[in-house]
Amino acid sequence: MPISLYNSLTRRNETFAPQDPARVTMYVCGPTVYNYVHIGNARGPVVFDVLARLLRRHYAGVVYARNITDVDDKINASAQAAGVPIATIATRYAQAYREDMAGLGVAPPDLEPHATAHIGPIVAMCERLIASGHAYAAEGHVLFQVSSFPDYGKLSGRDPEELLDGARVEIAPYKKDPGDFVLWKPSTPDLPGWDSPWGRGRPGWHIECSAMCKAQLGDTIDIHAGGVDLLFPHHENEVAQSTCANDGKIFARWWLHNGMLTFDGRKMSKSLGNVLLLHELLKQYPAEALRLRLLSGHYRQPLDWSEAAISQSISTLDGWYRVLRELADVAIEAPLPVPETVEAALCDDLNTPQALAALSQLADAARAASPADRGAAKAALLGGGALLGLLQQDPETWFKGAPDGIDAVAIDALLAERQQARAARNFKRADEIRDELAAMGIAIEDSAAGPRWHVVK
RNA sequence: GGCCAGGUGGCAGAGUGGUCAUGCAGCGGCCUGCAAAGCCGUGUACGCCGGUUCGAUUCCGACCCUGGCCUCCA
Repeated sequence: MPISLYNSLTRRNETFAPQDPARVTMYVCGPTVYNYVHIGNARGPVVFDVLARLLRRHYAGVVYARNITDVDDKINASAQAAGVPIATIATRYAQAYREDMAGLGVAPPDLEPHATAHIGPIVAMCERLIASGHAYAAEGHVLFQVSSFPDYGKLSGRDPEELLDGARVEIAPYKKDPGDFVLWKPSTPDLPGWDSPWGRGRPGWHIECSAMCKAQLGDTIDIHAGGVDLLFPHHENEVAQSTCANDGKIFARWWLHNGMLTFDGRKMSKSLGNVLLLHELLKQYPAEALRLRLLSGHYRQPLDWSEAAISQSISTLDGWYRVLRELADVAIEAPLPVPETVEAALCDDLNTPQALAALSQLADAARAASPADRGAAKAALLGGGALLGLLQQDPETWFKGAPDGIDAVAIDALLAERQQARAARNFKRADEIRDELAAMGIAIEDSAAGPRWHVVK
């Protein structure tokens, strides 16, 4: 089944065809590690995790790189405020990021290049751009000369002539043209820096991704992805740098951009202050419900975050895991099948809402399956879930895991007592026990296989 | 101001030129000691105004509204 993906570069859906099916290359802009990430920062990694799962199913070799930006002014500020080296800050939050992503069921990328480990390639790229007349050095800076790249603005659909109307550009005196952007900038002694032909300095943000892409994946990559807020200037600048530094070779063949997560009707962002930190949310809600919520809208659309929406996601997962719980004793065979309905939805520009609708159908089918069909139905539900990174935990963990202070032995004892009371038709006592459990946040369901309980989330 | 998305039933959220999204919630019934779960049934949805069409939520145009980007951002 061919994969169709919307390409920001051409502004339409195109059937995906990698340069080399044995080595499909994908790069996603990763975090700048100066603080914990918020849930909005997780949307891209989650949807592109689904893309990676889909690609791995279609192609023998997929190389997925997601960088860590570990040198940046914000990291410097954070390190100075804490009185520690930048590596301390970067290491701490990079590790927190990995843990947050793992919590959401995001598989680690194949490569996780760090900017500070690519200073050599960054300097080399700057030198190459200067040598070819696309960049110039001035007062310890190296700047990219936008006017040297006729296609500048093509990716983001902007006219370079009109770009300055927004007037948010810092017009530094050393720039030949206000639109020129920094590739390398000088560092003062109190800031991290590396020796370079232009003195001690540090890389600009955009060049890092270009250099890491080239070093890790090659001059032309198949897919470059990130948030739509990076389209301009970050990705536009990457295109300019990489194309000019690689003899005009196309940089990324597909550009994918995820829409923003909104909260209170506005983009969730640190500068607006309306953020919910992922590592806090992971303490409050089941991680899988957060993941489901992030996948319940199409990735290019805005998605609003709310308490009510998470509750819905929890209810949905309750229903699906209830089916799997009923089928807990049904054996399934090793390689999980991938249901065609789920795959078809994902192949259509990663239509995860459609895929989730298909998953609901599979859950219904599994619930209603005859004994002879149960194995296949369960395998299909799990297989569809696997492609989305959902439904992979033990149902008992879903229902009973979670908060501290849950004493399963005591709960089971109360349930046993309730069963005795019911058998003796002492319904008053039976209902008392149910109320007691409810007060503890435990709900009871009397199934054909006996009573079951779960933590009310 | 420029560029780009989008406005779908109580909520979330797909999609389509003409019987169906899907989920959550609600309502009625069955089941149950009673619940829960499950099952069955149930709702005049497509911002506004024109146009094209036998037929438009879907195509075209205008308008209103919302959001994103315009060199910090996933």
